Amino acid sequence: MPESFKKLEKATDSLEQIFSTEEKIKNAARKVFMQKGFSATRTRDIAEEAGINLALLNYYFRSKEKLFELVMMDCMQEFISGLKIILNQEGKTIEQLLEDLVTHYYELFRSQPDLPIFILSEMRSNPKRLEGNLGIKESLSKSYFFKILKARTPNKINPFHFFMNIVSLTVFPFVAAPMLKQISGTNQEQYDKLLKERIKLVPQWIGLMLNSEIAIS
Amino acid sequence: MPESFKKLEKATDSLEQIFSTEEKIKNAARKVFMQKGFSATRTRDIAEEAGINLALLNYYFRSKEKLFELVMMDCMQEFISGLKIILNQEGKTIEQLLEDLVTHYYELFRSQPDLPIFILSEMRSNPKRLEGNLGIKESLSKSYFFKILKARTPNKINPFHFFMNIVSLTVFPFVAAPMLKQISGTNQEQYDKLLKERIKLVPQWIGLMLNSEIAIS
DNA sequence: AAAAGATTTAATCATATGATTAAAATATTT
DNA sequence: AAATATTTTAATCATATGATTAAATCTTTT
Repeated sequence: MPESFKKLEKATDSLEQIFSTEEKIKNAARKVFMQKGFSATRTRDIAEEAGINLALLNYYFRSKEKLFELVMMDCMQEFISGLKIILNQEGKTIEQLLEDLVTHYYELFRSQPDLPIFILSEMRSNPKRLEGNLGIKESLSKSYFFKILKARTPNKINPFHFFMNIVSLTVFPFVAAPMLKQISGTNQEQYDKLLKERIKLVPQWIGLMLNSEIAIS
Repeated sequence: MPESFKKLEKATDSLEQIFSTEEKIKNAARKVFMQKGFSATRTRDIAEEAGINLALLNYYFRSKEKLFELVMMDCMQEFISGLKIILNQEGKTIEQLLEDLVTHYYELFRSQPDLPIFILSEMRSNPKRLEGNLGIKESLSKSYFFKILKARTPNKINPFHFFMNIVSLTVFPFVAAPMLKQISGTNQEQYDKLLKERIKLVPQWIGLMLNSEIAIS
């Protein structure tokens, strides 16, 4: 065998080892849990998806439950970390921060369409989940964003309404995509176009709301 | 035994029979499926909730799956029927229709907090579900509401964006309640106050958006 | 090279779950 | 009142599932 072929063989081997068995299981578990939820996912499903032997799930992670907890914490972190980072960028206007935010979630959910509902379902079943991420409340309420939001909020309205609106307009169109596509009679491509337009529209709409004198009548 | 006591006994019997066994099972199934989802719900859970013998589930409904389908169709119908009715009320302004709508969903979700996410999860797992409700797309696209929405939509923006906004601002705060409560550090009572304020605020915000000259830049 | 440690495998287990069964009980019809 | 039909019950079944086990295999250490 020529030396050049030996080098190629060695390179192939190291590519094959990029994902350890533990990594393979975690990736597969993430995918299947996100699609099917905890109870409808069998350990056999994960093993098949990972291309490994079933017993390895217990060997590496001890139980289905523990594996799920790990995966869920990762997903929560991923869901929330963009919020923390973007809302603490100083020196930008609210509209600019919002455009960053909607862009971030557009891209995150486009690549992982099941992520939001996976998180929201788990939050409803186990509300204590987020308490593991103790930074979230502190981080958000002391963020640069909340500071300038308060400064711009019309009198007599709780500033949190605007945060609710931002998150609603950003996340819900992904959560409700199957339903909204059917109602509008659009396919995935057409629906995606709408979602992309909202990167520019949502910040403007929120700006509109903040500039108005609307009150609770 | 005096005649008056006999009459009382008869009245008690007929109260006891208000719910047939079939009804009891359906009601219990609805509750438990909504809380736990299909896979995490055992037929034994439903039987316990209904206070009946386990075998009756198969006697009356043949299978867990069939019972779920029945319950899900009911829930879908309940979720959607308010939309159809309210959006076809002629002679009202958009703001008035929206106030009716937000009120309707506020009340519906307040009494059944798990309903929206139950529906949305099922729609993502089985998007064909809504196709059984063939009236929805026709009914909505030809509704009085869509007619006046189109008339008021600024140029160059797909009117469907506004429908998405309406549904997002109305439904998502319920779907994401566990998370938003934690982020805002509010309890259920305080959060409910926010939701109630939105009955007046959401229609005004939507009106604002419709009146603006915002475009996709 | 042998020993020790780690990983993987296939079989098996203990338990849970949806479903079935046959008998008992109740309700309705004759 | 007896016969028939329907509903209910408790036990049992067939299968699925998360988990365990012991042996085989692979890797690392001595």
